[in-house]
Amino acid sequence: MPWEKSFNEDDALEKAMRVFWQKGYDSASIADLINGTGINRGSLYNAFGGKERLFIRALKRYDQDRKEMLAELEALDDPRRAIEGFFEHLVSTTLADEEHKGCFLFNTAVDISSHGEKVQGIVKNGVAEIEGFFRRCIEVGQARGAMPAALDARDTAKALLGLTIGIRVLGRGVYPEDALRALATQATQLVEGQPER
Amino acid sequence: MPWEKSFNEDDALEKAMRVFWQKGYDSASIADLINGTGINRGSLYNAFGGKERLFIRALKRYDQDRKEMLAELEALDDPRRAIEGFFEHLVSTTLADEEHKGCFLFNTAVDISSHGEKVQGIVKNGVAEIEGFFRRCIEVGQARGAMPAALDARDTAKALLGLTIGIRVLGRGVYPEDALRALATQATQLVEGQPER
DNA sequence: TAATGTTTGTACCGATTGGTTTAGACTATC
DNA sequence: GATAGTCTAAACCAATCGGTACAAACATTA
Repeated sequence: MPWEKSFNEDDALEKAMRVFWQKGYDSASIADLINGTGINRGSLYNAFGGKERLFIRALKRYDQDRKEMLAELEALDDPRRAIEGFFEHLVSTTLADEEHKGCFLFNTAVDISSHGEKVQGIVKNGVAEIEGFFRRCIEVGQARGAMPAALDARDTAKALLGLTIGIRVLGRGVYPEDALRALATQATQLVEGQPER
Repeated sequence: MPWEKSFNEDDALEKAMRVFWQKGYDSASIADLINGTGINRGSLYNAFGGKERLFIRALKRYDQDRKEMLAELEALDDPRRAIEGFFEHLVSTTLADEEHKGCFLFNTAVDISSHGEKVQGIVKNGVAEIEGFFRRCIEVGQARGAMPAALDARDTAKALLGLTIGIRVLGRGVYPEDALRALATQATQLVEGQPER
């Protein structure tokens, strides 16, 4: 048996993810994916089976990273720090990305009607889990007296989700840096007492 | 001189706007635009000169409607009612739209890097004007004592903009009705005193 | 060295893309 | 009725789309 291992499939998947992430499903052509991954046309079809299946795998991979990030933040066992950390990470990655790719999940959410059930399911589940992360943080924070008891955890979680989406969309290129930071600050202040001014 | 007037160009433009609005620039094919407008291929090119120019005209038209809506709300000369009216209108139109088109401006903002300067300019200006609308409402509301003086008008305006984007994106199909209403309520409560519970 | 199976490059497929052109049907003015 | 101008329908264009096929180049095991 020859060549017992293939090329670096995982690496190619991540590069393909970047292409879809930036261009979206329709605008990303096979040529883009070949250039982006560096692997050959035949290898790409042999390894991933086609454009749509590759897209789904790329989206799943992104969603997995998202899931792990939330788990790490929640493992801090400090709700205020978790939410602050979330928005710090959100803004810093948004600003550090010179390609202005935004969030793969939200980008796909905007085009969700042109996708099949599988993709729709991934997006809906991912969004719901982000909201759940916020809600649990708030509930725990309130139980420990670290957040205002007057907050409605479910509704405030939705507001934080909305602000997250806003930051990600505006981060695609319509907004200057300080404005994104201001938005993140507004989000964190929502769950903390207003600082005296 | 015969046939002194052409077909209903304005009507065709609005229908074309709907097609781009729902599908986006890339995913909308010429065939889609022909079906959507009901006019002939040749007429379309004769009247609008090509896909990209038609897109720009459609986006400008949408942006004009947006501008007029904000002007009407601001003419109420009642900042709280203006912001409430904005989010009421936002949620009701989002829910009433069976096609889940979202906001043409924000949809385009997500794909902004694939567009030329003209389109980018329209989007950036539109977003900035929405933010300006919120900021002026808050400033006037504070001056009249109708809104908490502790609010930072500029930052709160950004937060409202972010929530607006969140509602529009989630309204594309990933979110149930009551959640959108809850988001709008959160937005209006941001600029009003928290109701006792 | 021979055999095995992967990768690569390229040619090719039918379908569709955005866009142009042409011929004819139509309406209004002259 | 002749004419001028606008609409419709279709054919047509080169380019690109996603996807397949295939022969040559390759590294590894036997």
